[in-house]
This record gives sequence, structure tokens and C-alpha cells, in this order.
Amino acid sequence: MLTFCGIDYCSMDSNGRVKLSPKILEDFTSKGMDVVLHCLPEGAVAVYPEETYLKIRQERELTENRAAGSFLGRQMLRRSGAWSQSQRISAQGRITLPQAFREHGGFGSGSQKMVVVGVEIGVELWTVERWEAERQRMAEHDFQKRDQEMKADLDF
Amino acid sequence: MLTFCGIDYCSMDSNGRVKLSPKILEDFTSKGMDVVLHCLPEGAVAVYPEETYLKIRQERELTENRAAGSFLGRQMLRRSGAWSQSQRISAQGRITLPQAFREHGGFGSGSQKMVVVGVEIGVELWTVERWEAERQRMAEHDFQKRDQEMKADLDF
DNA sequence: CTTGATTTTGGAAAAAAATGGATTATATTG
DNA sequence: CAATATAATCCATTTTTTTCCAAAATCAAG
Repeated sequence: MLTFCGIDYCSMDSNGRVKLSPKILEDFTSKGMDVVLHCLPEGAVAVYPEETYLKIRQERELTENRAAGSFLGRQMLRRSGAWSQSQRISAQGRITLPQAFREHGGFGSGSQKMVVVGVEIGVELWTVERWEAERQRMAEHDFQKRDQEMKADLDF
Repeated sequence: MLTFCGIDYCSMDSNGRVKLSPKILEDFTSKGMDVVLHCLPEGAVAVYPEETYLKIRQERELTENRAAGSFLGRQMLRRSGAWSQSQRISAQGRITLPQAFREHGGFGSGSQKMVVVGVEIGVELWTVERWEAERQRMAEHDFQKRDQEMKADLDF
């Protein structure tokens, strides 16, 4: 059975708490109660099981220069430091987005609709508007690809 | 005997449930009760037996640690994660389309007529309108191809 | 410190939605 | 045309989501 898949619509309450759907919740809890929230440059907030996040980070450390002795190195540390935060899933299956993360994701300060996007290794939290834009970008790319493929089939 | 072939018309109820025809149902159940729903860029929703889907996916496998660290990698995960979802065929032979997938396929929110198209390895669910348009597109492409082949036969 | 106010957290009740099953209608077959 | 099989609709039950409230924790001022 596929894990962390599909798209859910849900809502964040005025305190920044998100109730995950049972299906997604099950995917997380089978890997422990601890998750890592991580702000993505796309303007969404990713949620990974802690062990998954650690693997991602470890891989990056091998390939990137992470020395604190350079501007670039410090910037990298800042990135994974400032924009990542551990969080424990509550007994009711909720996670709380810290204020700064809410802002990064474009979620206002009140109760808010959001989109929970499965990305196989975790989920991403998007505002309805930003997800719609992302979806559109992907669709456009697909159409270009289709036209190209059909043209190639004729041209050979 | 051919499996997953032919075209059925059937309807989705107001809760997004589709009752598969006995013939198609038999094709699925002989491969297990689990299927994967997958949104196609063509604007339809594909249904594959889980084992079939996994085989398709395996061909473009990426390790999670490498994938999540770049825009392109995340986009790939988003593609296969967001637009795929496991589903179990119910005891009454029904499958439920999640809200987001209904939207992708252009199925409204009420009871809806749809076309179930056999594609040899599974089926695709289309709205009547989109299937009609797709048929037209395919026919047009075929005619272009015919003209081109006949021209090539004269030219060389 | 101590008190009072505010925010955060956990949990429960109410509302909404999804599910399973059965009944009714429609179509197919002999 | 009757019998059977298939499809569609409906309803009761369960599950899930949302909203609300009380307790705990945090913070600020005296």
C-alpha cells in the first residue's frame, strides 16, 4: 500500500493546529510520533518523519560544503537550522505550526483552509492558492510535453 | 481472454463512488483487492492493480534522500505522491474517488455519468465530454500519420 | 514573588461526511 | 414475456471533521 500519497483538504485552526487525516496519520505514526517541519523555498511547509528528515540532511551534508567558515556555508546552516523544527504529533493527531512557519507558508493568522499534499516520503502543506498555482505550472509542462511527443511521432 | 478491454458507461454516485462492471471487476479481483488511482495529465483518472502500478513506478525510482534536496527532485515526488492513491475495492465492488481526484477528472460534485476505458493494464475513468475530445484527437493524429506514411512511400 | 491576564494545549460535543448495505429500478437474457 | 442479472438510489450507521470550552502554562505588571 502506498504511503504519504494523495491530496487532502483540511483546515488549520486559529492556533495553527492541523488535524491530519487518519490515512496520513497512520503513515506518520508507523514511523514514530516525532516529525520535522521544514519550510520549502517553494513557499510550502513540508512535514517528514524525523528519521526521514535525518536521512535527507545526512545526504546533503555529504555533498554540500557545510563549513561555518564561509558565507555560503553559514547560509546553508542557517537554512536547515532556521527553517526546520521538530514537533510531536499530539494524542489527537494534530501538529502545531509555529508562527514563523505559518507566515512562510502564507497561512494567515486566523482559521485557514489548506491542502495536504502527499509526496511519498512525507507531506507538504500548501495554501489553496499556492497549490493551485503549482498545479497549473505542472499541467502546463505536461501539455508541452504531450505536444512534443505527438509531433515527434509524426516527424521521425 | 483479454483483460481490461472495452468501454463501459457507468455512473459515479454523489459520494464519488463508482461501481465497476462485473467483467472489469473480475480483472481487478484476480490481481488482489488493492488498486491505485492515478491522475493522468490527459485529465482522466487511471485505475491500476497495485502490483501493476508498482512495476510502472519502479522504472523511475529515486532514493528519498537525493530527491528531497532539490527543486526538481521534490517536484518528482510531488508528481507521483500527490496524484496517486491506494484504494481498496469494497465488498460491493465499488471504488471511491477522493475529492481532489474527482476535480482532476472533471467530474462534478453530484451524481455523474462517466466512461470506463479499458487500457489493457487497467482502466481509465473519463467524463463523457473529455473522452469524446480525446477520441477526436486520436483520430486526427492517425489521419496525419496516414498522410505522412503515404507521402513517404512516394518520396523516396 | 504574587496576582491577574493572555495564550496555548488537550479534550469533548456537535456537525458533517463517508461508508456499508439493502431496496428499487433498469436492462439483458433465454 | 418472464426470469435473471446489473445498475442506481436511498437510508442507517459509523467515522471524521469542525467547533467549542475548560484546564494548564506562560507572561506581565505590581
